Amino acid sequence: MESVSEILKQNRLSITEGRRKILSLFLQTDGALAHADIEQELQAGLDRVTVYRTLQTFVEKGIIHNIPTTDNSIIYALCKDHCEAGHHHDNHVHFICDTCHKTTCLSEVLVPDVRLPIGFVPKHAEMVVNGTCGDCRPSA
Amino acid sequence: MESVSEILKQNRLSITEGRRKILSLFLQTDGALAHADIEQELQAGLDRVTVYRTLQTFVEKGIIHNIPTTDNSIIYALCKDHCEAGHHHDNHVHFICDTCHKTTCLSEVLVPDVRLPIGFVPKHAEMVVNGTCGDCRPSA
DNA sequence: GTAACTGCAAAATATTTGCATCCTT
DNA sequence: AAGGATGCAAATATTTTGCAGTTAC
Repeated sequence: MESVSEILKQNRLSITEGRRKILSLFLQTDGALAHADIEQELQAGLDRVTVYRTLQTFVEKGIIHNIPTTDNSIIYALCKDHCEAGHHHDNHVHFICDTCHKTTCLSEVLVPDVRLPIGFVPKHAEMVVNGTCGDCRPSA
Repeated sequence: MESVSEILKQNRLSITEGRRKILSLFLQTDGALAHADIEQELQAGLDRVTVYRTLQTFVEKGIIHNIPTTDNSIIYALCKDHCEAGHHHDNHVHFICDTCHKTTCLSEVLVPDVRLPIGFVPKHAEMVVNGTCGDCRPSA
């Protein structure tokens, strides 16, 4: 696993406290984070605006990507694979637990190809499954 | 195709001007609509709040459903199939054109099943594909 | 007539922008 | 030292809530 500083360096971003804190949080978290989660965790004090800008920067660099949701929320997850700026290779399925509301990147489960009607040219596909995760279903 | 009034009646909703206008718009539109689209189209004048409340009601009744997006927008589409309140049977893929930004319900393309890791119990899956639609690619 | 729907006003949230200051390289 | 990043203030935008007046049945 790469260190926070290395990841920032690789993306030609200056190493600042805010970026280190936020990126560490993503590395520690095995799932997705919403803006609100990040603010809450880092209550130590990072300006709300800085969080917005940092997340935006990370998305642009391809360090994190956002996961589609049905409500109006935006959630972000670390790109496990090597994403280049603007070219995410994170074609895996995401799972959102209806009980604990945690989002998990199912890195091993790739988004299947689908056959589209004539005329539609696909470029990228996202798939989100919700249901119950292992932690919320001890009887499994 | 069912009439606006019939759909409302079937869902035990009183038939009001606002609901008729908004539902008509969905029936006319072969794609998805965002709150902003609706307000714009109905500039005739429906209060912004009424639009919010009407969309919420329609979603609860299963008349429309919302489509997951990667940005923070919420877009709604008519449930073509017979959705009962809370039980949507709309397991089809949605396509968002990167050029014209229109969203199309690919009613014929069902969301494929995926095999999840042990412990995860799926309940519902959504799939969104983006790329270029037929209208934006005359050469196709 | 009654219950439900709507519009208006306003509150609560969420997001963006400008600018001066501070930090990284 | 120079460019970029941050914090603060404030402007925008979005969504929710309360309530009184109106409409559908």
